Amino acid sequence: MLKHQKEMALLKEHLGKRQLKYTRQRELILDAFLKHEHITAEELYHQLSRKDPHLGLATIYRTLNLFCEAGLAQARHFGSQTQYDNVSHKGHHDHLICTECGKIVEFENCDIERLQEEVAARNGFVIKTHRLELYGLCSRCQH
Amino acid sequence: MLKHQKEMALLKEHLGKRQLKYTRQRELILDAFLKHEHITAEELYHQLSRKDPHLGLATIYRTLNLFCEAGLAQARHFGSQTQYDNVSHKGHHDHLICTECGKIVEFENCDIERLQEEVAARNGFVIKTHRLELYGLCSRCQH
DNA sequence: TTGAAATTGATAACCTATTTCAATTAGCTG
DNA sequence: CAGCTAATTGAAATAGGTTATCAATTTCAA
Repeated sequence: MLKHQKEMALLKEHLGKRQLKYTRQRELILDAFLKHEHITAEELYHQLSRKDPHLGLATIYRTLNLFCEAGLAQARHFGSQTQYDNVSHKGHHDHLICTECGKIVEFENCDIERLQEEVAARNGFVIKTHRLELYGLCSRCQH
Repeated sequence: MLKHQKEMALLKEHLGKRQLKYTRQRELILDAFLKHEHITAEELYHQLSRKDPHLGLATIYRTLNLFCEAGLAQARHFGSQTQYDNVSHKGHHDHLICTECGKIVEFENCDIERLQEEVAARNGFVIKTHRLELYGLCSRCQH
């Protein structure tokens, strides 16, 4: 049973173009990475070190950066750590964040996304992903 | 000529409530901070060390975090550094970021902001600030 | 199978941000 | 306005996440 066929093909294509190699580690990390909507390097490391105790943290970082270049992942700096988002995960959502109590509400809005495309087009950009965070006070914290 | 009256009052109010003190350094840093739409601690440090060579970087960080707690600033992790946004600055702009060459285009879009308000209202939130980043390829990097 | 080039793992280095701590300062109290 | 206590500061040490280094290993085209 072969999983993540499409992403694996994308990765191989990216590697081929740049004379990079398809290694056991890259396959292992890709497989584990794609199981999550987003994950940190450290989390992936702990998870994978069970399967392969010799896998180094540096390799995880290098590989995640590779995924970003290949368009499979998207780095997002959040707090002191970096979250690597799984781009192939379709259910993209944005966040409403209460600065008082930390409550987070996820939402999705097609109209906003359409306007984003317009802005991008006007500036000659093609959007791959985006990040929208609204900071404010939730109903309970407004006083 | 007194500048930044409103923000200074806000800060003093915040300090008063928590038995914190209004110091020369805090005034200095507030003044310099408010001149920018957003700035990093390091930049602020270099700028201020001309006026006061003894001002420490740690104090800049401490004070910027204080501003965040007081609602005057908003921290935004960007790349490897933290940008501190000046909340009182109305002309808020969003970013189009090229993931290939790093080019950044700033933009503003009232329609998007209006839709954001709608989403927030629907969820009982009152927005203070937001952050919108569109990642993709600029015209030159599309091939 | 062979060999050049890429990759890996381990660790050191890096960079930003925070913590520590003795000396200084703010700002009440009398 | 002097005295006192708690907060603040500067300098340097420390922390924590990420990247660079390098010898050994692995990939993959010829």
